[in-house]
Amino acid sequence: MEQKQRPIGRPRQDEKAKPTKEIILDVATRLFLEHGYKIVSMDDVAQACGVTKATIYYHYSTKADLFTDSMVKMMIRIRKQMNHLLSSDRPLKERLHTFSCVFLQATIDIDLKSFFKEANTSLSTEQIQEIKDAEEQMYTVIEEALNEAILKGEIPNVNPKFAAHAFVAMLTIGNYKDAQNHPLFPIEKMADQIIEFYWNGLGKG
Amino acid sequence: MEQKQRPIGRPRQDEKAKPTKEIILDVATRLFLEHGYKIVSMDDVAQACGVTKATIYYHYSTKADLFTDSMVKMMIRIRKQMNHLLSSDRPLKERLHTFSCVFLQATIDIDLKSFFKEANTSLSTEQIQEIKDAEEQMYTVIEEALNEAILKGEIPNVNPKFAAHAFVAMLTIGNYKDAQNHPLFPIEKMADQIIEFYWNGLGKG
Amino acid sequence: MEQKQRPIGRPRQDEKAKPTKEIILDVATRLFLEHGYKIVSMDDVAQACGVTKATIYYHYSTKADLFTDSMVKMMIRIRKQMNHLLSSDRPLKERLHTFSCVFLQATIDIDLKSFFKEANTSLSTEQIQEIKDAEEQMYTVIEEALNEAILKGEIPNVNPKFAAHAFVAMLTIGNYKDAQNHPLFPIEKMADQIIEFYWNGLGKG
Amino acid sequence: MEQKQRPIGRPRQDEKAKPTKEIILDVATRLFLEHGYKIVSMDDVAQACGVTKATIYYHYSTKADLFTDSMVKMMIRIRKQMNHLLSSDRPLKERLHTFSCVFLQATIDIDLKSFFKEANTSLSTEQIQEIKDAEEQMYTVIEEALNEAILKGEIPNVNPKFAAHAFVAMLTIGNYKDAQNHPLFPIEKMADQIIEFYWNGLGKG
DNA sequence: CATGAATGAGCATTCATTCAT
DNA sequence: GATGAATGAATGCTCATTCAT
Repeated sequence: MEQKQRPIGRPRQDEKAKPTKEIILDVATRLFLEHGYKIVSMDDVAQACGVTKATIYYHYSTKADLFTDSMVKMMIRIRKQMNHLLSSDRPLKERLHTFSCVFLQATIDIDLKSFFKEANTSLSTEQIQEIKDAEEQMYTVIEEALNEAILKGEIPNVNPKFAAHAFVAMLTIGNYKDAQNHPLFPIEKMADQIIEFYWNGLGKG
Repeated sequence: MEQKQRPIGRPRQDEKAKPTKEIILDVATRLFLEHGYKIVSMDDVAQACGVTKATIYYHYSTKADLFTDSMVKMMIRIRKQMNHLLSSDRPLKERLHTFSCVFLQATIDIDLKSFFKEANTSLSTEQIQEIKDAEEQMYTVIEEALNEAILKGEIPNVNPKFAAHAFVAMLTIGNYKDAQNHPLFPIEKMADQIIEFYWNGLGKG
Repeated sequence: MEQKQRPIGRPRQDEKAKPTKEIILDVATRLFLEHGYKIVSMDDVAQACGVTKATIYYHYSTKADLFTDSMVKMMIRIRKQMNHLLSSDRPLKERLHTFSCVFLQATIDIDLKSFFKEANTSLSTEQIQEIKDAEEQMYTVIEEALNEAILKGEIPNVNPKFAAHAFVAMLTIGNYKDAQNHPLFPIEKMADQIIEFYWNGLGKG
Repeated sequence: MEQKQRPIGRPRQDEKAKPTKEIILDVATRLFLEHGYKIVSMDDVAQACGVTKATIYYHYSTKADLFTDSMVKMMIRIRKQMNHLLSSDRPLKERLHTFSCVFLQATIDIDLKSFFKEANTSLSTEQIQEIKDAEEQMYTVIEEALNEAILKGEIPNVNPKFAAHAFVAMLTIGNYKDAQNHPLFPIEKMADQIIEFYWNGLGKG
């Protein structure tokens, strides 16, 4: 799959640089996740990208569009990673543990609930639908892993949809900081606790 | 010859009505919970209360103040209700079940995590602390019920702090709506599922 | 002029205290002089007085009224003090010197020019007139002292109105602070310099 | 193959017209001088410029910034004009006279004292400093003219800083309007009187 | 592709003023 | 005399969006 010669058409001036649109999406995703939809202004995104607001509007026609694309692409990325982490021959419990460790380390909030609060007033129904679909597909990946485990007899015959959500819900405990801003446990211990509790919850205690 | 410190000024015109300050707090709490801090404007609150913005500022000197008071007072209310619902002689599992039903019915989001994202940029550290403290105290109520149950031998010797958070995390599953905007289960079924899973999770499966 | 027995009518409850209206006027005068008309709010005045805004409105029907009364009463007070300081048998130069020292010490700004800038947009023509009249009368006192000195042959036959304004203008140099916030001279030296220059200016160098 | 750093964006539509930023500065300077800092609102400036408030904020990020820039630029302009008017071979007295006539005609208030009253509460210390520095430099120009005259033996050995301030103070008399809103003298006569008095004051009577 | 300039609508907050008690 | 509550109008400032270049 060679392609060392100059590709056809106008080449990128700066070979090393990511295309602007990607930069914008990455920066926006980070900012939205960190602060929320409303609080992040197009100016903030522009400044963080080192471009002008107008440039952002060249690539994304509204803030809602940029947000929707950010969220959807992120969900897709997470889904892919989930797929990767959950598909192996190891026992489910091990796979879930690995998955927990990875996600507790990433400060990313998989939980979109909080975003929908803001989004409902600002996004179009199509945009909300688009994000919800992406979210749903992400949950489906977990569901499938659970389904498979049920078939294999690894876990009892639970409702896989509920169990998928329960898993994600349990993961969010990892983000909690107490009044002194300390987490309940260090990450590794947290993953152990979560998986232990979850595994029990599935009825395999 | 008694001498009242200060004349009393304009008292309630309508003896029966709720004082304005209370109305404002109630309305604000509802709006903030429903939409989030940033999206709710003081104009929104004012209009929903049927008073002018200036009236709100007469009672609460900033939006951040109003928000903080809303959240803290709400947490206190929830804590009281928790105390009430969790303190009885019935077995813990039953009490948790009752509690779940009540909270799944109330659309209230006990989960403050989402608020802190916005709040961090808009509230003073004192205000954030105040809210976090109120949240912590709320969790403490659950912790105490769990502790008691451990002493009585009702449940195994789990970490009560973690278990308290796990319980609240599980409850949030109830708020989930899928891409077709349907909940996973009807409320009663949901409570059953949650309690069953949680009880298993505690190690009593 | 005895009056130790209780006077007739409702007596002051608190014998020692100044009547509220006077307190308000004094406090308002100080605040207006220090910060200017616009910047000082009725709330500021109220708080500094320890009463409510409504109380101020009980005594003064508008902010413009309060300001006008403040300025006029102040001009009257200054005029009286001027009269006192300028009327004696000592030579004019000495009297002016004493006067300078007194006014350079008081941080009060005799110069109303700055106030009229703001006032013009906020005060009624009658109110502006009232203040201007009070100011004029203050200048008249100096004029009379100069007139008398001319008649006595103490100073040459200058235009007394111009000379009065020149004197006040010279006094304002005393308020100047340089970029390091230092005055040009210490107060005593400043008075010497001003009087020396002024006396020369009158044509008696 | 030249590569311009950045594309140029929207350039001037109307080649002949003054750039918006200059218009804003000019209009703002006039309004601030006429009415004072507090009383002039950004809306006022915007309306007087025929643009929206947002446009002003595009060019100046705060009102305090606009004010500071207005004052500093004005002081610089005045200083330049002073330099021009005071630098010639004619005798100092003549130059001062010309200068007086010019400044009495311009209704501009060289005297910043009144502004600092308001400014102290509204501007940052850096901004106050910036304005004070510009003012100081303006006085320095007069000082230098006086210094030179002292060296040439045109005037006695006075303190040039004090004399510079005395000169500006005398000029402010020209702005005075009595209770009937009349100036003390017509402008030409006023200049004569001021210079005569000032020249005497310097000790050359 | 990207920009600088401009804008309308909105937002948190302030303030002089009113009024029933 | 004095007050607590309420308000309309403004004020400084932000922000998503547009547009000509």
